[in-house]
Amino acid sequence: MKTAEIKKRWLDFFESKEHEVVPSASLISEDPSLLFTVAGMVPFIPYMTGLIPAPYKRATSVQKCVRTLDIEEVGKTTRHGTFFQMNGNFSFGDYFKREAISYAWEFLTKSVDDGGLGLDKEQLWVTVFQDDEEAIGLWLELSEVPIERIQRRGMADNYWSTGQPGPAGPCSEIYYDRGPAYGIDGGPVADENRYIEIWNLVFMQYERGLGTGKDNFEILAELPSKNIDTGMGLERVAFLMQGVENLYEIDQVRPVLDLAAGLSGKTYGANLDDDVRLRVVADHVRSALMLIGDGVSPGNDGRGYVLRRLLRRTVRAMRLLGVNEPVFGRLFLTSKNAMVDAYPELETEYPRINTTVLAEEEAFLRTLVSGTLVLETAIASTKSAGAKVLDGETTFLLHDTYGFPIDLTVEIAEESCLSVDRDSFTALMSEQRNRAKADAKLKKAGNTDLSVYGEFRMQGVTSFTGYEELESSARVLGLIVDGVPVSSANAGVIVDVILDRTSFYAESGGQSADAGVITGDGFELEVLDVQKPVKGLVSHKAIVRKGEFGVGSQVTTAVDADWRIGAAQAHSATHVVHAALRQALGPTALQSGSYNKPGYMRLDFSWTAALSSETKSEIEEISNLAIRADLAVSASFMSLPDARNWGAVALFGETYDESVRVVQIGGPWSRELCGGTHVSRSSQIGLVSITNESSVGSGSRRLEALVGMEALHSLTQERVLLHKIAEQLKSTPSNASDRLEMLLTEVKEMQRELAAVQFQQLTLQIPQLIASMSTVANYSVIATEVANVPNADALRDLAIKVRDQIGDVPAVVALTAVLDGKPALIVVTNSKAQANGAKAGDLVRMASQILGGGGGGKADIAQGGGTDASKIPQALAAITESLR
RNA sequence: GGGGACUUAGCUCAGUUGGUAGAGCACCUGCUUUGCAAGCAGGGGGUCAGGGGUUCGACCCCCCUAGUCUCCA
Repeated sequence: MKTAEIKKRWLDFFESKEHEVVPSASLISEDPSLLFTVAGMVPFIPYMTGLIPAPYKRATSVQKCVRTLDIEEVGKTTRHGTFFQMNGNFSFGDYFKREAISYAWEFLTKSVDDGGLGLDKEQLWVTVFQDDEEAIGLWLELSEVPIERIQRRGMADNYWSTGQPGPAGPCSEIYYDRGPAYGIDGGPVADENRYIEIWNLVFMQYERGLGTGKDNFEILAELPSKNIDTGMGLERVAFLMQGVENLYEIDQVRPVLDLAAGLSGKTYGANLDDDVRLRVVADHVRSALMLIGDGVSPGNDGRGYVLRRLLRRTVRAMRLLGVNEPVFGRLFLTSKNAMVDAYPELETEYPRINTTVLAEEEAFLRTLVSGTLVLETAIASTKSAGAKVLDGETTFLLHDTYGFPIDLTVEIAEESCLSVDRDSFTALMSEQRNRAKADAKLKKAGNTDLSVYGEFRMQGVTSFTGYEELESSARVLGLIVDGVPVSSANAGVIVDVILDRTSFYAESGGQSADAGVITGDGFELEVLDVQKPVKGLVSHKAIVRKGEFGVGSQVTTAVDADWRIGAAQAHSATHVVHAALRQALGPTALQSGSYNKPGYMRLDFSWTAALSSETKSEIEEISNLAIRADLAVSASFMSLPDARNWGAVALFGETYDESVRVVQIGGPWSRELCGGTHVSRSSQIGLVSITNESSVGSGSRRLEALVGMEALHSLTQERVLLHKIAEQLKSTPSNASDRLEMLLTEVKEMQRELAAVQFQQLTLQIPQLIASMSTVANYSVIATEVANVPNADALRDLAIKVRDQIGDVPAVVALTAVLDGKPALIVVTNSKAQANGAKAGDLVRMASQILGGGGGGKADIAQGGGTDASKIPQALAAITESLR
C-alpha cells in the first residue's frame, strides 16, 4: 500500500468518526520557541493547554514534521529520519480512553476492503503505563489483544508530559511484531527492533508540577477537561505494510536512494558504510525538499541553517560515495516526484526549490575547494614535521571557519596515511557549543510565561478596528504588571492593557507597532509597544502618564495619525518594492522577511549575488513608477486556496487562518497575504529611495530603503553634499565624478614626479657624500647627515645608490636626516663589509638607542630612528667608533 | 544571538621575531617562431578594504567600521 494511500485511509477513517480533518500545518512552527513542527500535536498545543479555546471537539491530521536533534544518527540506525509524517487523532475534552483505544483497534485491524489497514491481529502488542488499570481493562474489553500481549511499563517509557508544569498523563503504545527473524521473543519490553512501535495513545488527564526529567515530578490534580493526543508514524506503518526493512525503503524515499546508488555505482546492501551514506542522502534530500517547499531558504542561522546543514551533509555523503559532480538537480527532481502525490503543491513550488538547491550546491562546492586547499597545506606540513596525526585544532579550524566537514577531512587525511585527532576536535566543538549555549541562556531570561494571557484569551479575541478608524472606544478587560494580573494601575506604572477592541496595530508581518495614547475619564496612557502574546489577543504595553484606572474602565484608543500614515506608507512601499524586485529579478527572488516603520523599510530576500547598481536603479524606478501611477490599494478576505489561485504571494513563516486577507496594489500588479495597514492609493507612498543592499549570509540579501519624506530628506542631503563637492571641484554635479577621477590621476602623477625630482635633487649630494668618505679600520665609511630629504624611502634609496658607487671595497654607508622633526637613520653595507663582520642591523640598533628610539633590519640594510634630533652627531660617531 | 576567518596588481593567490610589497596568469613593447595554454628579453599596473591607535618605522600588533565566507545556539 502506497504511503499516500495510508494517509488517505487515515483521514477518511477519522472523518467518519466525526473528526474535523485539519490540513498539515507548515513545517515552520507558529511557536517561536520551536524551530520546526516537531510532532503531530504541535499545532494543537494551545488547545491542549487551554491557552486558546479549541474550535472543534475532535480533530485528525497527517502532519509533516522535521526533527534534526539526532541528525547524526540518521542512516546509522534505521529508526531515525529527519522528515516524517505523523498521523494523529485528537480529542479536546470530548472522548477519552475508551474511544481512543476502540478507534485504534478498529483502524489497524479492519480489512483493507473496508477501508482499514488489515494488519494481522496476532502480530499486535500493547504497552500501558504500569498503574493504568483502566487502560488494561479497556484493551481487554474492546480489542482482541490477549493479556499476554499487554505489557506494563514505567514512567520513562509510558508517561507523557511537556517537561514543564502543565498537562501530563499515561500513554499506551501499540507495537507490531515483525517476527523471530528480527529478534528475540518477549514483546516490546524485550526487543524494540523486532517489535516496532507504530502508534502512541496519550491520555492527557493530569496536571503536573515542577520537576526534572521524565519521571521526577509531582502530579498535582486531575485536569478539568481531559484530552486525547495520538500519533502514528506514517513512515513506520508504510514500511511494515510495504514489506520493506525500514523507512528509507518506502515508496516516498526509495527512488532517491536508488538514484544515489546509481550515480555512485554502489549497490545498496553491499557495504555498511555506503548504505548509511545512501540513506543519509535519501533522508536529507526529502527533508530539504519539504522545508524549502514550506518556504525555508538556506541561511546561517535558525531554520535556514538547519536546512543548509541538511544540504551540505547530502553533498558530503555523495562525495564519500565517490560522486564529486553536482547532482542536486536529479536528486531533488526524483524526490519531488516521489512526494508529489501526497503534497501536490510541490509541483508549483518546484522551480523555486530547484533554483535554491542548485545555488546552494554550487556555493558549497566552492567552499569545499577553498577548504581542500587549506587541508592540503596542513597535511603537507604535518607530514614534513614527521607527525602521523592531523591535530584537532586544524581539523576544527577547517570545520569552523571553512565549513569543511570532519569526515571528509578524515577521508582525505587517510589517503595521505594520516589519522585525525578526533578527541581534541570533539573537545573544541563542545567548547564552542557551550559558548553559544551560555549566551542563549543569558538572552532568554526575558521570556515571560504566557499562561497569564490565557485567561484573557478564553474571553475571546481582541477585535481590531484599526483598518477603518484611528480612534475607537473600548473597555479594559485586564491589566498585567510584571506578569501578574492587577485590578488597577496609577500614574508612573508600566502596564500591559488588554481591551475588548482596539485601533492599535500590534507588531506583526514586519510592520512595527502603532504609537499613540489610550485615554479615559481622568487618566491618560502613552502606548509604548503593542504585541500579540497569544494568537488573537492584543496586549498594549503602556505607561500611565496621568490619573488612575482599572479593569472595566471605558477608554478611547487613539493612534497617532502621523505615525500611522508613516507606517502605512512604509508597509505599502515594502509591497511595492517586493513586486518590483520580482519584476526585475524573476519570481525566485522571494521575500524571506521584512521590517518597516515610519520612513524606513527593509526587505530580506533569497538571492545569490549582489545586485548591480543598474538593477537597484531598475527596482527603484519600477517602484516609483508604480507610485506615480496612483494604483488603488485594497484589502479583501477570502479563503487561502482562493488567494493562491489569485496569485497572491504568501509569505512563509506566517501561518494563516482559513480566511486570509489579501492586499492588492493595482489589482494583479501586487497581491500579498497581509494583515498590515496600508495607504489607500499608491501615490500616497510619496517616494521610495533605496539606500543600501547587502548580504545577510550566503544566498540571502537585504534591501533597505527610505520612504516618503525620509526619502526626500536623504535625497536632499545628498544633493546638497554633491553640490558642495562639485563646487569645491570647480565643476558641476554631473561632471564632478569625471573631474575627481582626473584630479586623482593628476595627483598620483604629480606625486610620482615630485618623488623623482626630489630624489634627483638628493642625488646631487652624492659627490659630496663620496668625498666625505673616510677609512675606519679596513672599512670605507660614510657617516653623515643629509639635508632636504623628503621621506624615509628617499633616504634609503640614496644610501643604496651611494653604496653602489663606492666600488669594490668594504663599505658602510650611514645616513641620517630629520623627518617631521624626528631623526631617521639608514645603514647599508656591501657584501665585502659584511664579510668583514659589519652588520647593518646591529649598527642601527645601537645608534637608534642614542637617538631615543629603536631600529633594526638585516645585515645589508637596516633602518631606525628616534625622537631626539640633537643626538645625530653622537649617533653617527658611535657607528664609526664601533667599526674601529 | 555568540564565536572564527578572509579583504594585497585586471584575475588566482604568496608574503613571521614589524625594517626596500612578490609569483603565476592577463596586459604592453621588442626579438624569435609563423599553429593549438608557444619561447626569450624588457615594461606598465598597488590608497596592502576604509578609519583610528601603538611604534623611530605597520601589509604584519591593537581598536572601530564596511564587505564576504563559515561554525555553533
